[in-house]
Amino acid sequence: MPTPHYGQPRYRVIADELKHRIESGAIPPGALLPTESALGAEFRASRGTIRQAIAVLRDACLVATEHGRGTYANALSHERGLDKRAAPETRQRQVAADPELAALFGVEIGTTLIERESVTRWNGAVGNVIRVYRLPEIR
Amino acid sequence: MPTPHYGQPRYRVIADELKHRIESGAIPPGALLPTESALGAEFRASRGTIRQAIAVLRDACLVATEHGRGTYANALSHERGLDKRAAPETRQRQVAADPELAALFGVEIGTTLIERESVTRWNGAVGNVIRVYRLPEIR
DNA sequence: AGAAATTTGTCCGTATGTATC
DNA sequence: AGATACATACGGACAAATTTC
Repeated sequence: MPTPHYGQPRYRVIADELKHRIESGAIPPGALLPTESALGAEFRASRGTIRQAIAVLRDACLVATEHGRGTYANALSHERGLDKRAAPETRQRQVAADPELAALFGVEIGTTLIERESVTRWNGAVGNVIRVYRLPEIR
Repeated sequence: MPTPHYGQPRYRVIADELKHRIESGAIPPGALLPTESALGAEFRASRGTIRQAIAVLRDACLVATEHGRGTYANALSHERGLDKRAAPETRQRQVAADPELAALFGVEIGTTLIERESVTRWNGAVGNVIRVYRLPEIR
């Protein structure tokens, strides 16, 4: 098969499907997603494409991946081995929607949103601070 | 050559080098980076690895890529074909550092920072709002 | 207008490195 | 130590957007 991606590319379709499974609870919060190889077999896609799909979910803060372990769904603060050194560079909290965020999300000003803050570094020094806002998971 | 990435992976080393060129002005703001193939030839890396390096820069808001055109350095608001419909999904402005940002960046509270806001969508609906903060370019 | 060239986007298959179990 | 799983890297192929002729 060549590479037909009329309309949506496959990695995006796969990301969408996985997103549904997570939000519907088919993959409960904190659970491990199937391995990349397993997902590749299920969707008949190469591992690279699966990784691309997972990267989309990661950017949207829907999953968190750990080397050698797997990818967790909705790992809001992966309460796994937190006896180890805690996650240093990323925090999460609830905030009230400012007027601009409220307009974007289409909610009332003051509505509680989830803010996830992370820090990128360049050789130690802080490069960017990234704040991702999203609506609280309903479920 | 196999895949040795002792210490830092190659895509990160390449991203670092490109970052230096941009910040030093060797690649001036708004200029096009060399093509992915050209960079691959220069760094003796595959196109995939180059693309990974560029993705790092894109996440740090150091470059912006356009399909069929190329990757622009520091394209703060790529003043190219802006007669077309401007992309309203990403904005940039100056803000005063709140206490938390000030602490992270190691500056005084109230110092002006650059905030770039972008919006991700899932089938039209707003998914996340992302705000990236960084220090103003010195130069 | 249309065709060709250029450049980024997507996808595959494979191989090897590294972290975890 | 071995098995499992994610990370990095290569090379090739084709799709899609843009520019150039």
